[in-house]
Amino acid sequence: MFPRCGCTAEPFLSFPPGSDRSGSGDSNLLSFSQMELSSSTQSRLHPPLLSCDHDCSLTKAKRARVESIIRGMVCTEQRHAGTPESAGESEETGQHLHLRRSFSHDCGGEEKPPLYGLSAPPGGEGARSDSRRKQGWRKLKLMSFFQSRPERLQLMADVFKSELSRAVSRSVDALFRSMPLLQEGDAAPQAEEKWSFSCCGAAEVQTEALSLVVQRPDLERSEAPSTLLCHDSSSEAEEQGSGRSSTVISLQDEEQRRDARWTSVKSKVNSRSVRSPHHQAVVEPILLESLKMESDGVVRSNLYALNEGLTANHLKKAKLMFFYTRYPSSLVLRSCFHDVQFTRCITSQLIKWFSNFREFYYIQMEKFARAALVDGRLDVRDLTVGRESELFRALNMHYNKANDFQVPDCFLVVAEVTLREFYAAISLGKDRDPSWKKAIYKVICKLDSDVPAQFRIHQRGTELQYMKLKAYKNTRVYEQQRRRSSQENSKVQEKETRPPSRRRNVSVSLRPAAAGSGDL
DNA sequence: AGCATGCCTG
DNA sequence: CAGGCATGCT
Repeated sequence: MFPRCGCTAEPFLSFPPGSDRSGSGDSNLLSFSQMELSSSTQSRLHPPLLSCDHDCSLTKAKRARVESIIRGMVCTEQRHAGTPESAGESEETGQHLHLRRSFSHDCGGEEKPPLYGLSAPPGGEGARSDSRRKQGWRKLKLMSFFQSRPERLQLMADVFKSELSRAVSRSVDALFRSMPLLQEGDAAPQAEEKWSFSCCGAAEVQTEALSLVVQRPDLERSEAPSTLLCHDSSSEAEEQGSGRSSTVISLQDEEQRRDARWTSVKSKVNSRSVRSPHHQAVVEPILLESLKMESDGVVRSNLYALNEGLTANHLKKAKLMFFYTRYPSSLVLRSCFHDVQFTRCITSQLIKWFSNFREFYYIQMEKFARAALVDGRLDVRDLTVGRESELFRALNMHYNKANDFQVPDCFLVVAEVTLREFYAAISLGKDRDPSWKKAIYKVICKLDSDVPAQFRIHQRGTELQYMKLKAYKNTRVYEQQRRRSSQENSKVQEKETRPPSRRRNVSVSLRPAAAGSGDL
């Protein structure tokens, strides 16, 4: 299930035949950088960027990242070497050092076939052949194999990333389970499988990264609802349709349970970390290291959005949605913000946003209606809302500050109707009734239009940037600047490749404000 | 009582 | 924009 950005992601998504990309982690395998490269405006505007040069540098970068992850393993272990609590750790440390060395060696070495099902590595001989270590060893061997073939490095990096992502999930799961308080009530089934990185030992370090790492404990287990949500988003104009009730009910059901569990877990964790420093939640430092290094990676783009809730980009998107719908149903909200885990809190925040948007909208309407009345305009037909009008400019400034989104005509129509409704009501003296606005609200809520499919497709920042750019390209301003730009650049070729000055500004101003995650 | 909504305020 | 409060509905 890949993001439907409508653009070619082939160079990054091609996998050797037989390589398994199925499974729950599919979307996780797409890193933010990949998204950016495959879907950003740049990739469209400058196809050569996807050529070998770029590919090579990307490969190098990924290689460096994988190396640094490994380095993180060693560093972490060195940091903990000699600590009294790590009885079995020295053995592990030796093993990882060995793995590290063999990895480095293989990087420049000859090609070897993948050694699946290897026995214990030399450094771990005589040790309890514990499955975790075997897995780790296999992964490293696998890595060394792929390392020698640049085109396979992509797969390796992706595998690594998905593993990392899953490891974080499991680690957090384990974290919650390991807390005595949590075991009583919501005893989740113990995960049988543990990832090799867990063997690095837990350091007694509490870092600020915990908030990033803490994932909803049942995120992994409740895959069905997420899938449903994704599915919802992919098809068009269906939320108004019938026959979805069962899906919705099951979703809500699941969310209620999730909310309850999550709320209790969260409050327990929060209170615990404050009250009892000895029981502070502990996250494997290796994971923290990895997390920090994966600045453009899946971990952050997924976990951040899922845990930190709504971002500034979500807010921007919501504001643009307001041009189409003033009273979005929760279904519409879900379909437009499916990169967010919908909890009661998130839902009410979104609802609150739209409530605030409406508030501003109606205040402006009332203001301008009263102003028109003062001006002595007696006929409602004199009241129009065009793109040049002051009212429109005020609204546009609020919901579309960067002015990079072409406001749909339907919004102008609705605005005009609203203004006239206010004007009529005020001129008839209905505003003496404390609830005089309710009648107007009733009229306006019927004028909602469908949110375009663009808002519902999977998009992470850059894709919406592209969408906005597309919208922007339809505007007169863009055309004017394009023409001007063409005149300035007499060379014909440059017309196509060099973006007008404004275009650069657009992409800069639209850069996701919050840690590269979330919709715009 | 519990929830949704709107208004007011910082 | 978010929190708090009042109101209305079920």
